[in-house]
Amino acid sequence: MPTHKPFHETLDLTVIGNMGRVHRLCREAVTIAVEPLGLTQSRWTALMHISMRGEGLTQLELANSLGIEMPSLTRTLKQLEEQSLIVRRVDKHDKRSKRLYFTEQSDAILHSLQETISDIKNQLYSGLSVEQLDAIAFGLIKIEQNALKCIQVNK
Amino acid sequence: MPTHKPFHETLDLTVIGNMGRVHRLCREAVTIAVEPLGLTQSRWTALMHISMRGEGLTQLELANSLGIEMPSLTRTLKQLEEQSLIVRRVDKHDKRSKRLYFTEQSDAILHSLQETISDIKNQLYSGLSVEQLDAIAFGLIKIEQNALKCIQVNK
DNA sequence: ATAAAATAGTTAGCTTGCTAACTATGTTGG
DNA sequence: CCAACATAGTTAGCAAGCTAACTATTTTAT
Repeated sequence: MPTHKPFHETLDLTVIGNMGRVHRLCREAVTIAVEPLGLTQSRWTALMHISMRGEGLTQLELANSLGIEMPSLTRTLKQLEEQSLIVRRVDKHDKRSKRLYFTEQSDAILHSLQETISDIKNQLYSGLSVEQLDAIAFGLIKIEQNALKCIQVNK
Repeated sequence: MPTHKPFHETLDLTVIGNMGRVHRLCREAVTIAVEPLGLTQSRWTALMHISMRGEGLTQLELANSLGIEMPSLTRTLKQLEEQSLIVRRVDKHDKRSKRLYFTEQSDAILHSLQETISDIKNQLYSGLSVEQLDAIAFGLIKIEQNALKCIQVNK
């Protein structure tokens, strides 16, 4: 059991250390379970978001949905396209945009992926009530807003 | 304002996406503020942990404190040593271990670093009560434990 | 109408996490 | 006593985030 001081008593930004470590561990938990499908963390996350948001969204829309920058996404989509799990098609009306679609191969993988992730999610959240999970979500979003403000001010 | 669905209603592992994004933003907020000191995120974090835990700890102890693996730490310590902000000295009784110490140069930086970080911490946590912060900390630690269990079982 | 600015995507290269495989030192059991 | 195992640290190379600088379109403003 990790030691725990309340945040307000610690000298350093413990929340950052906690988040980083917990994030790495959660990612690892899913990635281990998903490895048989030949997917890394960035790839399964992208697939899930395309599925949630619906096929045909643009790369920029996906990047925003994932909360990452375009160049990070470009690399992942290239890998997914090489695996024939997605295709990128130039938009008819705006030739700068590319829209994302699933392929025949992706259907089986997507189904298996959703089941596995649902299972891992239950394991990761076990012992926490809906209220507790929402408290975390609320807190993280508040900290995110503060961070954005802080970055804008100091940049 | 980022959109927010309660975790239990989302298809994917939203908590992971949230944590990753919030973690990156918090790190960025500190790193921008700390840049004048010539420190990156991994370097200032390591300095703060050495300071908290006390000079003379071993690399392994520091790695555990930071929650990262030894090879990740080795690189950061090499950079800090090149900046003359720490020295690594082989332990007298166990020549495999190296113990970490500050230098003359590090004193001024450490002081400035602590002030800056304390300031940023207040900005990041503003609008959140002690109870809310502790609820996040508790939740993250619970999720961390679940993730560790999950990794052990499936590995 | 077209020159300038904005937008979508890519490429190159940095940071900082990781694992695997290595060296060197310490510990232990036959 | 020493061979086998364990531990601390390093090196090499991968994963996935980032920014800066680029191309190719689209929009805007004179």
